[in-house]
Amino acid sequence: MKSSAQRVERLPHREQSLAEMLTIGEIARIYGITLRALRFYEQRGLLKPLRRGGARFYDSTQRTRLQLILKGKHLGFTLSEISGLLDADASAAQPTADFTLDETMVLAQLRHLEGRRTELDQAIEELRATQRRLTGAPD
Amino acid sequence: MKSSAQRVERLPHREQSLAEMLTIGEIARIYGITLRALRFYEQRGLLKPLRRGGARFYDSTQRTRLQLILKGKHLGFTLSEISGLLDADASAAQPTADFTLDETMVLAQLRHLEGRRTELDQAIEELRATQRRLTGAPD
DNA sequence: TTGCTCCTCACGTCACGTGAGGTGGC
DNA sequence: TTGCTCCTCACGTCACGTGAGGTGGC
Repeated sequence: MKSSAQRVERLPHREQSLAEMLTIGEIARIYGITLRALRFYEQRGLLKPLRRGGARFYDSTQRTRLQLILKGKHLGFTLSEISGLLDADASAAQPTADFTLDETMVLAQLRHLEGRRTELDQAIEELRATQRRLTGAPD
Repeated sequence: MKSSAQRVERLPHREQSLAEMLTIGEIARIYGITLRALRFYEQRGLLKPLRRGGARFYDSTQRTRLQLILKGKHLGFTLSEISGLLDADASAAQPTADFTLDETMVLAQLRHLEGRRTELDQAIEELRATQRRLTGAPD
């Protein structure tokens, strides 16, 4: 039943050659983040790039993890929360580019962001009122 | 020309008696902030409560300043920006409970907050989409 | 004497920013 | 030799949180 014909493409993406990997500068440019941020994520244990002579090299696994980190940040999660999500994702059947979020977490985060949105809306409305006073009733 | 009849109510509110002032604990309870925050605002030069035997006492001038600080924070200004606003307000004809904001500042802050709101809305929409997938397609 | 409120250090947190000083390969 | 990219400390920033250890007046 198992043919050996598909051997080459078999493994997910282990053992990528250095040439296929990206340097920290390339990653930074591609994803629009700083070198410092990438090193900080590594220090926090969120990324584990390959090391060759001190320099860092990022394979597709690390790039996938980075995408998850950035998506998590966009969704308003802290790095600690993202760390947990990455662990769950890595221990899942197969690492995906999407998060392994259960409904409880989604709803909790939704409530959190909606609360912040309400505050923001209030502040914006007050500033607009101030602006109307400045424009409409110029002393 | 200068009658001495209105002498008593003349000064805005200098020289309040200690009994009329509030302790840091009372201020904290009234405004719903921590003792640490009040001390921090003082350290940053935003508040200057009276000192008697080490303890802090807040008169109505300090309370007005605190209200401005809290309003500024609500509007999304940093403490450095609020510091400048307080200085401008204090050097104005008469300190008010409202900010001395010119139109340029209001518009700049408005753009700033609206930008954050756009990001927040995006994140919220993505979370709602995730939630719909979890609820609608349970697999 | 016990409680309560107040005080001053001073380190911790969050997510990096920002030099300083040095290395490696084209 | 000059540039570019990379590296590791390590302190700074923002707005406080959080003990630790001590004082003062009812």
